Amino acid sequence: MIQIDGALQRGLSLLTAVCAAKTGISPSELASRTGLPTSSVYRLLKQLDTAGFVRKSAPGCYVPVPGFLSLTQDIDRNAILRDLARPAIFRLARKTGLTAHLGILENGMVTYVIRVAARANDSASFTREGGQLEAYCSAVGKVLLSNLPEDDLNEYLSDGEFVPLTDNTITNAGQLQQEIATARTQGFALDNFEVSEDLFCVSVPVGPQPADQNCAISVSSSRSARIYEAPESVLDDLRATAAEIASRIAGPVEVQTGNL
Amino acid sequence: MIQIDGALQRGLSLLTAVCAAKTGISPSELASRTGLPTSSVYRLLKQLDTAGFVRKSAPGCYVPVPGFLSLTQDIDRNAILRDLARPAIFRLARKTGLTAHLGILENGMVTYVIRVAARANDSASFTREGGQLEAYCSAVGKVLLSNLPEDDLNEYLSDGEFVPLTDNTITNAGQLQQEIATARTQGFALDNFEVSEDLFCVSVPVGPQPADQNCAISVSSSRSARIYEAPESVLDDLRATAAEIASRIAGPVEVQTGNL
DNA sequence: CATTTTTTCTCACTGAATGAGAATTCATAT
DNA sequence: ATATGAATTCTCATTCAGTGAGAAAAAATG
Repeated sequence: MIQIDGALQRGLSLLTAVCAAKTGISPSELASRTGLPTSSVYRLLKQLDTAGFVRKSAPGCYVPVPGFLSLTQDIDRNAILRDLARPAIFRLARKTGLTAHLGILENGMVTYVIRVAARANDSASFTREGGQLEAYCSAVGKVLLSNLPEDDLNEYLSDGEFVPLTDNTITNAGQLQQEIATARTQGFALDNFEVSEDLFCVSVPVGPQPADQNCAISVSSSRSARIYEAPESVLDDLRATAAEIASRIAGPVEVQTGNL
Repeated sequence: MIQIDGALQRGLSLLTAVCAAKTGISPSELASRTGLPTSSVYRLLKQLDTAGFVRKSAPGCYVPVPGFLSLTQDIDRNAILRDLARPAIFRLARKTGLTAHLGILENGMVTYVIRVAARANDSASFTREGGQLEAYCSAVGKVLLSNLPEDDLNEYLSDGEFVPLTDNTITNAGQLQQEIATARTQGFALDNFEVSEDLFCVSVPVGPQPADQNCAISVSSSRSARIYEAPESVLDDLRATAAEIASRIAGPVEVQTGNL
């Protein structure tokens, strides 16, 4: 029999709601958001208090405890992301026969958290795990940029210096903006030999909406593989993998806890 | 009747343990750390999984979910700290008749998260809420520095430029190091008119050990109040207040969950 | 002081939680 | 493949933790 509800679920639901309410929240508000009876909200809040997760900062105002926030602070998020997503990336690489990546944005650069080559002896390795690449010329980078809030993107576009690495590299901010807009619309981006004369790459975002973590995955290969002739052919595999990863890294959702 | 244990407490205890184990943790390890039966650990882990808090990254290796970590990321920790600690700081100011502060370290500078003046029309205000002061010459700063890991402190001492603000300002790195060591030993620090000719300040750390959050509180006043003649007189009040705040901001602790 | 909101308490009821151990699946090496 | 040990799920009878409506108290608020 499947457990649909219970003390733990309810408590976690409250914890989620308290964290989601950036500014502190009242029990009555919590009750209406979670669908729990007021009486239960108070009881559970008291438990979350003694456990050190939620505390009352003022009458009718509950906040997450600093010590709890610190607990989640010193965790290597990239390592977790890597461990959770690697199996899916591995399968993607094997299925497509290409090199698969998962990347995130770290101060304007793409960091490749995962890199799995289909063949072990992959000569042309422009990326390595933990390595970085400029965002403006990589497929993953364009997707990540396209997921950025408007302000952050504009800042990137205006502050950046776009050095050409190949003849194809987009070095014009306006053109880059267009490219990123396109990526957002169509849901994928290409690196059309913009990093190297011999590197073609297709990338899609993880999570249809800007996810809990802005990350993207890609497959890439050398010119000889001729992926560039039909980039769409890998999109299905990419998107399936992305969806799988998205569900693996998705956190708590604010939901109406069903009544018993 | 007081609730000593239960599904929620146990689940939170597991969540704490998983977060504390930076690198991922096995159910058996969790069982021994929390004192819960293996069977229960799995059951609770499954609930934490569906709730989006903890997930299996590999057999025998459970990690906090990125989406959960993100949830706690965009929270204004200073605002929470302010709201939780203000009442205590307020009482401190009123009891001592001095201006009371709570400060934290933010890239080498002290940020005053809370400032409460005993009298409303406090003319000499060298600090304001949200304002910053150099760490090396303020009492709060010295205490905060004394709570820093050895490496971070050394970095501060070697990288810093210690500009004199008064004749008393310590501008020599070695002397400052000594001053900070003393602060660590005796558990409090002074600003002996080092910021201004008319500002004396006594500070103690919040939390006996380096707490969940490195913060310190202080009382200060102008020269005319003559606190500088007996700084120890306010230590008891300071320490009581610090202890109160420490307990308010203390987060979850890894503990053996008592058997039923 | 009156009024409203927040918070705690009461209590009878019930099904959620429990944990030992069996059974099964899975990982890994042989 | 097959074996081996670990990880994980399942089963099940028992019982106590969880439940929520509403009363009541406490604490803000004006």
